[in-house]
Amino acid sequence: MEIPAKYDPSLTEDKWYKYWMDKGFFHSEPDNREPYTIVIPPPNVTGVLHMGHMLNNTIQDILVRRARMQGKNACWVPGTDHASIATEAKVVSKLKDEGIDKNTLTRKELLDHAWEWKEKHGGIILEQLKKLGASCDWDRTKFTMDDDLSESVIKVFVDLHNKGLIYRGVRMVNWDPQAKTAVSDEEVNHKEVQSKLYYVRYKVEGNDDFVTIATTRPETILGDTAVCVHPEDERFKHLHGKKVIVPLVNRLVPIIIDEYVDKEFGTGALKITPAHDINDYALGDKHNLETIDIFNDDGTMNEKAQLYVGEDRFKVRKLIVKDLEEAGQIVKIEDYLNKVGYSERTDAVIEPKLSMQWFCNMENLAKPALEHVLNDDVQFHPAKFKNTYKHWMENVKDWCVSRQLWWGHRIPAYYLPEGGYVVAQTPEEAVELAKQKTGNQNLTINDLKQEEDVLDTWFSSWLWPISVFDGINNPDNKDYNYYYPSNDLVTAPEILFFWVARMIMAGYEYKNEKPFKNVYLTGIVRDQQRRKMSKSLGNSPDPIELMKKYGADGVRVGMLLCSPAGGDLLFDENLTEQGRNFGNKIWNAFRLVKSWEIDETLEQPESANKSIEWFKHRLNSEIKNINDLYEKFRLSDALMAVYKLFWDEFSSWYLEFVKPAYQKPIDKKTFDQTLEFFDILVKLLHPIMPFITEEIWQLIDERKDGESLMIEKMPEAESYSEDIIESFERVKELITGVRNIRNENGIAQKEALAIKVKGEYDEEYSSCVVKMANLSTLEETKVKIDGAVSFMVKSAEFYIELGDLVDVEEELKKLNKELEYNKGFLVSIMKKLGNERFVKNAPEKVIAIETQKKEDAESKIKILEERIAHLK
RNA sequence: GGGAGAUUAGCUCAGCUGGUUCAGAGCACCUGCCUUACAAGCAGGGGGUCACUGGUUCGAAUCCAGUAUCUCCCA
Repeated sequence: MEIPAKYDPSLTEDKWYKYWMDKGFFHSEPDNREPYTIVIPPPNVTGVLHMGHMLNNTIQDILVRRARMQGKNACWVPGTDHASIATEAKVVSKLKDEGIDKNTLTRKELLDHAWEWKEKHGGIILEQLKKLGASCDWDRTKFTMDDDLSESVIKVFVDLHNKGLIYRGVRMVNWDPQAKTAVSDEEVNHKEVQSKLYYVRYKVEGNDDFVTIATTRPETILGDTAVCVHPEDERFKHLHGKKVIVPLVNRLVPIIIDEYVDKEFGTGALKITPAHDINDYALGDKHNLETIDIFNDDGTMNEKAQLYVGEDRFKVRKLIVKDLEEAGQIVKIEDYLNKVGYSERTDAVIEPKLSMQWFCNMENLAKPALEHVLNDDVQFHPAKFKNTYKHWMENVKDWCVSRQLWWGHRIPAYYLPEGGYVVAQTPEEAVELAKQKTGNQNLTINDLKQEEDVLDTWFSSWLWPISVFDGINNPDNKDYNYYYPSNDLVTAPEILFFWVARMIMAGYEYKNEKPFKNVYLTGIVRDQQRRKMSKSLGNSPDPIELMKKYGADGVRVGMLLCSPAGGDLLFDENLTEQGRNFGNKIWNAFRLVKSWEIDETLEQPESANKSIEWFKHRLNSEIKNINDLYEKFRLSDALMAVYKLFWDEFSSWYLEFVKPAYQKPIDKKTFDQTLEFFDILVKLLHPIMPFITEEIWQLIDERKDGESLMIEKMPEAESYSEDIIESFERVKELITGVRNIRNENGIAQKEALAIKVKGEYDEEYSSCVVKMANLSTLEETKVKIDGAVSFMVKSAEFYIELGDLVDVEEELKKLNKELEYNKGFLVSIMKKLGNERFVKNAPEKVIAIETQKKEDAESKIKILEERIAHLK
């Protein structure tokens, strides 16, 4: 069979993915085995696959595939979330392109468009994940607005309301006047802009004094309801208890005193506009100030402003400055650099706006969620995030769960004709409740008006680990009992609070059980300039293209290579290249083995026998190491361990040791054993590189239909001897020593060398050395050899007679260098051992080690000195 | 403003509860090789005052304090 020299992923990846799907290997049903569950962090229906998803899902797939091979019943539940804000923005903007204004649509019409959009685009990411090799149980794919999941969300809202944890309250939101919607904090981009700081004077009531304030937003003066000064500020002490007159509108407002004011900033006097600034709102609340909202939803002035009604806020800024100047109220105008929030969606300047919102009380929900993280029932990897989590949970703020949008779960609150509201699972129940509450038995559903707003998307995602198994609606079902709690959650640290913390809260509230055991926090994928990869920056490679170019396996390795848990991940295409190269290495190693011809009559050479023995031990020690690394979630290190095991130990050493001479056959024993090693190695590699390993595994032996590497058993570590591994390291050192001499003296590998050894030398692996270093002889000698180059391994001296080729000067230089090093080493040890306090205080073991080191160094020095003297 | 974390080779990072001359890995780099598995490769090699300053200790990359710089989170 002719195998190409370069591995071509395009020939294998789709083939094996289809095979796995057809055989139903990804699907899980509850049984007697130990379950292993992961729920996917549901990607946005608006999105396309980006590098963050690639990283995140590569890691999940590695964990799931490994668990499956360990014999667990592995279930990875995929799905998407409806992403209220992003999706509605997408749909509205698409409609706008088609000339349709959202405001002319009914709620139902908009939702129809949104569903249509979701059906068309919502599954893109999941489809793309298949290219990556994701072994999700696609039969279990969920969407946060599926009927059962929606029902769960509403049920939970009603339940929390009945427990008194849901309430209405005023809150300042980030208002986007262009989209006429509130956006979340995360969707506000703060940009530094060059603006102006206006110094405006307010007349003090009852005398001719003035107070000068500084503001970047003079148009909000119309909504001012106080001026605030610091209690310790000497400049204003005489004004305590006085009132000032707001310019142009001539409103009389108090001077309030609060330590919030920064004495150094501006003039030290701060105008207070509670309706239009979050800090002012807090002060207004504290000092019982009037709140005057002067803006319409589209950012124009309303009647409360009294002036400039109907004009846009930015136009008003210019107008009011002019009018203030004319009125002689402007003291000065300075250039000023400040940060202004812009809407990520429309790039409009965000207007802080007060509105009535729905809140969820967090205090009691947060308690168990904190406790079970602190006591490691839920473990974070890396653990450093515990600190941040603790700090956040101890200062948790109530959760604003409403959004001024239509796309999402509509809040099940129904307003009554005479004011007040009821909260109920269905309109029918709402009517019943309304009748009870009002005593009016004639009420019908038409008399009730359901809340227009929908719930925050997180209010459905916090139930995700429960709701994908229908645990809210049907808490005693088989799946929920079996799969919950899940094992590992893989997500980004940015949403530790928004999502992870809340899932933990929901878990303890509704099941009195954690939602997952481990939380693996990935890094953020950044480009070489440390910028976060994003579509808007255009600095993210297209993952699909990457996979085409380097293969899914190559990309998976590339992602993992640079991803220590929790650290940033500086992505570079050459990492995926490295991944592809690794695939090629595996491929060629296999090609080599497959090319061997077997001669059953051939005796197994001693060198092969010894190499096999060594590699068995080496392999088992590495399996143990890899297991440890996985257990500690050190995935990057686990990859590197298996990478080096395959490339260095197996390919560069083992295969070279057992490789038959050119066009010579190999003995059966060695061949079989080598294939067995290969079998173990591809199993170890499979979770990381599923495609190439399946391809090779299917070629190692005849496989029956329905067999697959992905459902094979992961090899377990057998016992091994550190001593054997260690003495083989000496063998490698010896071989490297010979190679160095070849390099230094330009002697080709083909030319066999005669070597003599003086001193302590173990002959156990001589056959390996002879083969690998291409030696004609390897003999002992009692005396030093003239006219030879030499090197040392531990305290043994090796001589290679090169006759005229030996450069005595060079040889002396080399020996002197080594001598110098050993002398320095000895000095440092003598210093330690000569220190009375060291000898007195250090543990015996440490002293024994040092003494041994001293003896070794001394004997080495002696040998070197003799050799130098001999050469001279 | 409050909090968390980081600073080790050109780059990205390991280095757990102080103890081998403890300074390590991968990539990049340099040298020599198209040696019939692999140039997407092979064999070698160079490279760091462990941010800085003190302290604790027989002994510090590791523990403590301060300084500087950076990152993130909350407001």
